[in-house]
Amino acid sequence: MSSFSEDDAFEAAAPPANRPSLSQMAMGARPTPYLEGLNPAQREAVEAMDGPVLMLAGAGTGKTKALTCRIAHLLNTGRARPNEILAVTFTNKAAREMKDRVGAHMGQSVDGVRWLGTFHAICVKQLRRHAELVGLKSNFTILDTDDQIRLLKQLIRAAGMDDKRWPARQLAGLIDGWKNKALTPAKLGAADEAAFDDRGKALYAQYQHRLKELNACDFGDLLLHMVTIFQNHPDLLEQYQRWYKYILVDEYQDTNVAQYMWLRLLAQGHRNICCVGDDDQSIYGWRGAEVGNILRFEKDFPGATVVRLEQNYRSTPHILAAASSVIAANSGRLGKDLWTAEQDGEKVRLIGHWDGEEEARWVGEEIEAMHSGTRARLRKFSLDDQAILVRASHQMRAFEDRFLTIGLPYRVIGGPRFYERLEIRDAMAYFRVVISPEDDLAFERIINVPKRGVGDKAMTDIQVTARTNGVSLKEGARIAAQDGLLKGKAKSGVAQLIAQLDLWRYLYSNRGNEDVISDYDAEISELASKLGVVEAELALMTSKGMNVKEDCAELLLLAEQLKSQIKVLQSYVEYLRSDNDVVLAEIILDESGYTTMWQNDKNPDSPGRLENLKELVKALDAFDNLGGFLEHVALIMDNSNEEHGEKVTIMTLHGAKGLEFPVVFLPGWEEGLFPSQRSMDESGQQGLEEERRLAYVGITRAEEVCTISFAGNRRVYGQWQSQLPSRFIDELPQDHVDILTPPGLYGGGYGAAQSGGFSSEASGAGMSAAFETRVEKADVYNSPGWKRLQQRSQRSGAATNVRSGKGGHMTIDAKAALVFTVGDRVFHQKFGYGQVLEIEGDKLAIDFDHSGEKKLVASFVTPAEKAGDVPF
DNA sequence: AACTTCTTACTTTTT
DNA sequence: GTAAGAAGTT
Repeated sequence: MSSFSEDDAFEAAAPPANRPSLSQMAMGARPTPYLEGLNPAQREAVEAMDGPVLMLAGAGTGKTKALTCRIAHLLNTGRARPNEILAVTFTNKAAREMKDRVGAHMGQSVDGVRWLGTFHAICVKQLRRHAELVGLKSNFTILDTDDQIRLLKQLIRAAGMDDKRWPARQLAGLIDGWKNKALTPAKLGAADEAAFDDRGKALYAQYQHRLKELNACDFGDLLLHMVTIFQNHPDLLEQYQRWYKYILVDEYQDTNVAQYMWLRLLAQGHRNICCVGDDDQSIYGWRGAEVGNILRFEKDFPGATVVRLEQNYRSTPHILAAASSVIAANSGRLGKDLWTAEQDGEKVRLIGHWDGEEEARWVGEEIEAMHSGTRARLRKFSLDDQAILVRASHQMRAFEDRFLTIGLPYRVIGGPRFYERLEIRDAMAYFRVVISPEDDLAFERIINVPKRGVGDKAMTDIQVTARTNGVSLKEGARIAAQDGLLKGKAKSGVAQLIAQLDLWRYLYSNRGNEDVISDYDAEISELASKLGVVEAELALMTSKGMNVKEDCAELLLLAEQLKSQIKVLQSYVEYLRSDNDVVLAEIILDESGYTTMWQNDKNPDSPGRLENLKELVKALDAFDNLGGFLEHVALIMDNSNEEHGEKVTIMTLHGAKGLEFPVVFLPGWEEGLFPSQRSMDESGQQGLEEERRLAYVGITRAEEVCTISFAGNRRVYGQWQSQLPSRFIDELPQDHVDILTPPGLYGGGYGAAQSGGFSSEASGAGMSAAFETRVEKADVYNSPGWKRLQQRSQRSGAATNVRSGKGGHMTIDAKAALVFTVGDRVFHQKFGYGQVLEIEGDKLAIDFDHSGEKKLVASFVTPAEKAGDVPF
């Protein structure tokens, strides 16, 4: 792939000739205006240039500023030339921002800092230069998760395993985890070998082998391969150690073992490594990040300068206090005390709702109120200033639904990524086969899309043919079609596809080739003259008074065919004369019938898919060729389609790291959802602490107003479930929290106001009787917070609700649940009256008088005698 | 081979 | 409640 040559030569990294270079500037002592705006801690972090530096930067303490100033300072003082700095980030966005800001400090753009990027992007660059050392060619392809899983599925089936019992996804997860730990199959421990029905190791090895055959690697390999290379080739490593004079790492708390090893190898020599991170914001443990990396930095690099950035420039004191109070419950922290010079500000606001829908409704209204500036004490906020940060993406739906109905503009960030969409992946698979015909995974994906009559049988035949002949799938298909192994539709369909692929490839490799162009031109003029003859004939017929439409149908048809042939050839010429691959992409999508397939599809989302395809082609315009584009897409999976217009942002907490908003809503603070049950099940205490850090990240995103909410009932998997408020709510400091009262029919609900906390007022309101009844009936026995609640109930008697607890923390108590007994008469708002047949967990089997037998969650029915209280 | 209906597992989080 | 996959039908 040609995309790699441009940055090949380290040694020859001459400064750009057309403007004064940074390194030239760096030679002389330059003014350092960027140092002026730094506080003492930041300044220390910038000026401690040599040796290991650990910058512990709490949320909102100007970490990026310090980091970018440091780069600028290194350049400005002549310590390093732009290409001698290795600066690693986790996201493309962070890399972009860093580049921009360094440029701003320096007063010019810094193209020379070519080793500034994500771990993955930098490793690709390195690996392309040394691919042969791990048995790859430098034009290897990078598989995405989808390809990875299909490949693993094949291997699992080939091993004679049931791919239902042993899902490829799970194996992919295991392999990913191993790669994150820099474990090659040979290095797997005994426990890991036994994984996946004792075949984990074997399958992993087979997978790696297959990747090499395909000249491909997955995401994890990018780092793993580089670590392997550096470990096995000390000379090469030394070279890189000399090249990278200064290393900077952003979000160090998120590094996994492989990344850590890679960094350590590179930093070993001069130890000029500066790691920036915040152990309290480590939220990627699930994908292999090791908080331990940051915790033991001082051990790894003895004599390291440790700088703490603790002055927060983002949030009000109340918000900071809330965040600090929550995170304080974690153990094993490096410890930081955030403070701010600000004085005033709104307290963190807390509110409980009846269910998820009401929560969405309330948040919608609140956002509108903020927007129009009608909230007491609060200023007016643009919609762009407001964000809803959820724990899991499925929470977004309730908000989207609500905002659609009230017409509140919103933008969802981090939804299904553009390049992960079906139609985009299909189109890309076509491109991939054209560029590299041996890309079996891509060929397999498109061989029957659109339908070409290739089913299971034909596919197996093709695979067997390919294997016995030792050729790629595409060639296997060619042979199978020629030898008559394929029949009927499959045969013609495959033959046509192969011919088209060959043609597209021919075009692709001959763009700008004048000979080919003149060949096509000649063909066009030949066809044109034929068309001329036919048209003359038709004209003659017409002049003779014949009914052309009826009598000369054949001639007319011929004319039409000629015209379309000419059009096709003209498009080829247009492509061959152009300077990128946009037209080719159009030709491929058009001739393959892929576009037509969606045009004929009557699904309501097909127009959207066609739109996406158009955008894909448009995006190609910015690239020299398809190859470069595919490389870009493999690494840049973010969808930063900047929509314009004022909109509320909806995103996950993970997605929000590094961002800030004046107004933040944090909904769904309920046990099981946040902290996520899965997190706790899989990682126990550690999982819980990571969830807590997520809570900390969430709160610290807020500049002025932070609103936390929870719902008593929520639909999970389409089933209603009663929810308990999150334990994190208990950890909020009461003095810094305002409890708001939910509006609507149910009166106080969880949230009766002010000093009394939730209790008396709400219960006394009468309106909330039904609400309470429902909440009480929730099956708390099975819920994670039950034990906790039970202890509290014993302590505090039978009073329900939230009230101020000792030690200044919020406490939420619940009365022991009213339990139904078999035989109870009950009432349900939709099904009417019935009788309890069976009790199972939180579900009741009920025989309804008019609707028959149903199974429902207990919180949905009330004892029959109380039914009159239900305000529906 | 393609289309239909039915079952099932699924909800974290992403380079 | 959905989306993907299996099983069953044309």
